[in-house]
Amino acid sequence: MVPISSQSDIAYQQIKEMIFHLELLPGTRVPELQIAAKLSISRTPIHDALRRLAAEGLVVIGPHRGATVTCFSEAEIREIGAIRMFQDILAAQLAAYYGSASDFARLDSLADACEEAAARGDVYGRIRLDIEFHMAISEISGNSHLVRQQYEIYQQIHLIHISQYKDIRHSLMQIHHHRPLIAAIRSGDLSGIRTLICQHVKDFYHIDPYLIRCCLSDQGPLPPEGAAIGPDQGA
Amino acid sequence: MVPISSQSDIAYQQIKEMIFHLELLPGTRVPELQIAAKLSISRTPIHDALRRLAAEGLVVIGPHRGATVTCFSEAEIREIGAIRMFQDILAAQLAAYYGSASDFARLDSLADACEEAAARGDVYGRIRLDIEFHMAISEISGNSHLVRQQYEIYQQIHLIHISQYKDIRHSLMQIHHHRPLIAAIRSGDLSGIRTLICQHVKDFYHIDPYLIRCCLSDQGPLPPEGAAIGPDQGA
DNA sequence: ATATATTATATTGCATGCAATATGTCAATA
DNA sequence: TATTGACATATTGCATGCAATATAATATAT
Repeated sequence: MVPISSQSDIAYQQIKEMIFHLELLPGTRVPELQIAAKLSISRTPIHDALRRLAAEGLVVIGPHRGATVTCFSEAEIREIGAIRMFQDILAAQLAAYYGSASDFARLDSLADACEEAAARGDVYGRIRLDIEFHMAISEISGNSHLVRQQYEIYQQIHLIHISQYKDIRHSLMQIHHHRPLIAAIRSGDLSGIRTLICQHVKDFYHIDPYLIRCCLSDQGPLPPEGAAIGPDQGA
Repeated sequence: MVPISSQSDIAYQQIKEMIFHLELLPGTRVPELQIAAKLSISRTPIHDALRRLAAEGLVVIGPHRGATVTCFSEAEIREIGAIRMFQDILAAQLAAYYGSASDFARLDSLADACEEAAARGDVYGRIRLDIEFHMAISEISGNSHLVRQQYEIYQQIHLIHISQYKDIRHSLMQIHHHRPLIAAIRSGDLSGIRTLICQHVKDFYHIDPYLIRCCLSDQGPLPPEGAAIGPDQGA
């Protein structure tokens, strides 16, 4: 009675594993025939799996050029960070509303596991558990479409993190924000949630200070006068 | 030098047109062979096109069951509405920051076109132009990943709107909010942007009042005391 | 008459072959 | 030497055939 996986599903999982295990580095081509040989199946299910990975942003496909593992630019990382910040805030605020005591307990245990991985120097584990922690918040929100969107963007974030895990940037992952965030969610502290999430992501993704103000500032229009605001005259 | 479209791309466009023209109603099956015959091509590119449409949420695919046009439930519509609201706010606030005078002029002309369509009773045109208006804001934001996400969700919204266009719900589309929203974006009025977008979407999607407070309220924690807040004790 | 088991049909999942296109190599020329 | 051209190779796009599965219709038994 186990739901049997199709060849295409298996290929999808396998290729994703290769990407996340850095066996396929960003920028590497992923020829259908080569993967097909490695998995001992035909090209067709590989073809489907690659299109699916492309829809999720993990590979890029060009006409007659095939798939290459996505290589995110600095600009793209900033873009993804901005989206992630807003999504996380939505998810956490919904979780504060709909979450039960056992839901929050699960967050606690995930934060435990994440800190343990960090303590034992397990970089990959820390990355994976940090994502699991945030996905758990998303699931508590009860919004299934939000879960899907967050799953997608967190896969991209996963790829970004592991491919720079020996970079300085990697040290910017702030897992010590997890505990206060859980507390804010538990107590329904909306502005606390916003503040903590902004703090959590702003350094790694180089979030524009303007966007932080958008999330946190609650004082009317800015600037007080004048027409369009350019990115240049920002303080 | 025209970028030649593949059979798969053509099939993708054609099937999407059939869905948006209500030739394929929500809930109807979309057999590969049938579409293949209608377009005089083989099943393979149809297969690819349907998987792509599934990734965008316009059809649902089950194992060995094939594709059916997505039929959104009331709960899903609320979920999508909540996501849309937050995405729109992000897009508009970025547009306020990065937009030029000519960008805003384009918004004006799209608002014109939308009102004209409404005046002449062109329901389909009004739906399409309302979406074009919001996508234009997204494009002005300069965040290409946000544009992709909004494109996806607005396609789902398009399907939701046209399939209920003779419903009472349809009359809840508030295009008279366009002008003030442009003004708020022009002047960089952040809280005005939030207020107007909430007003714009809250009725149609039955957005929970709690989420409106999340977007607008700028007064600290709520409730002032106590642990988890349930959806029931909301006023 | 209802529920269950069986069979038949329709549809997809996968494999393979061929044609079309992109990419890299090498030679010829300015 | 750098650049352009032709050519060879690798890879995908599409078509088609077969096997596997779900869905619907039918028959059977209680």
